[in-house]
Amino acid sequence: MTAEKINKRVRYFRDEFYELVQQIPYGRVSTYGALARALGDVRASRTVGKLLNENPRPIEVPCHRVVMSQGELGGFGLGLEMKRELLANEGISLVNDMVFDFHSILYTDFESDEPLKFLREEQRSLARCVRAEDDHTPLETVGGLDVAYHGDTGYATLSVWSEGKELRSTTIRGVAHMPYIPTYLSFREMPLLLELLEEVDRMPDMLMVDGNGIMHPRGLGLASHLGVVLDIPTIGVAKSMLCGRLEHEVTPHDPVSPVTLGDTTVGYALLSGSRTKKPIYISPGHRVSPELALETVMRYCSYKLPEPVRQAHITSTKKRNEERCLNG
DNA sequence: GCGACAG
DNA sequence: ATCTTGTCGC
Repeated sequence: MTAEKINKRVRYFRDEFYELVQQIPYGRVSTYGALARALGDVRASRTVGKLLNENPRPIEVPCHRVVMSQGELGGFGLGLEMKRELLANEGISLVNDMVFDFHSILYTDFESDEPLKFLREEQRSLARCVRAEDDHTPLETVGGLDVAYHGDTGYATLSVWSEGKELRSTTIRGVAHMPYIPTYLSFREMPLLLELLEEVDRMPDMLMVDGNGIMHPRGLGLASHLGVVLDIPTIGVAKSMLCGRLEHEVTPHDPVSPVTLGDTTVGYALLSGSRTKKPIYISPGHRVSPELALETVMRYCSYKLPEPVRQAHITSTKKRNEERCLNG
């Protein structure tokens, strides 16, 4: 049910984006960053490039009018020579592949309700419901979650573990409507994960999610979002650091360091696995303390990632590859 | 110029 | 995460 609620908010994100691109007037240019700001967050600039690359209606949606922040040409799916030609046809000249008189033809005055702004507000609001404290429910079973993609078709897997062994796993296939944008991951993956969890008859006592918990600029990474929406204990396990400060470097001799955001400890970096160079980043999702989150992950760490997450990753990737093979 | 940007 | 049309801050 919540899956539909989130999808309703994000289903038309792409269409809204292409409408923004259509606002760029003939004979003018805009930039990836300006479009990202019109979406509501400059962090989306790389996603803007990706969406333009997937532009289903070139010319009609004039993605050739989008260039880089300093007036450099940028990329083009149909070949850069085509982009140069389309710009020349509109009287836009290039010198050394830089837009001539860039600042006087730059268009940034988009009319937009900035959809990412609303999603941020949603995150701030839900973040107030997060409890990063121990819940004292017994942790007999722990589930790991991960999603593998083929384009926007996602294969989401839950792998359930107890006493060091996998008990069962479930995988579903679905479509992600929202593109990936840093700090907005949950709006892409939550609907798939919620559909997956509706399929299972016994919910594990704890879920480990591939992504962050409260170690997030607005305190609501994927693990926290999922934990709050379902009101279940969750832990975030990320492979790189989205935000926060390492208290100290981690080494094989000193493999654990707190990660702080402002003056609070939001989680830990852990160097696990025998030849691992980069740590993983563990934070409470919901109904667990940073310390118990760390302890629980460590208990399941044979390699770099805790087994439930590692196995979910292996299984979802395998399913994706099997189906990709069948389709050609 | 290099590295950071959850997946 | 794939498969490749970025931006910002140091």
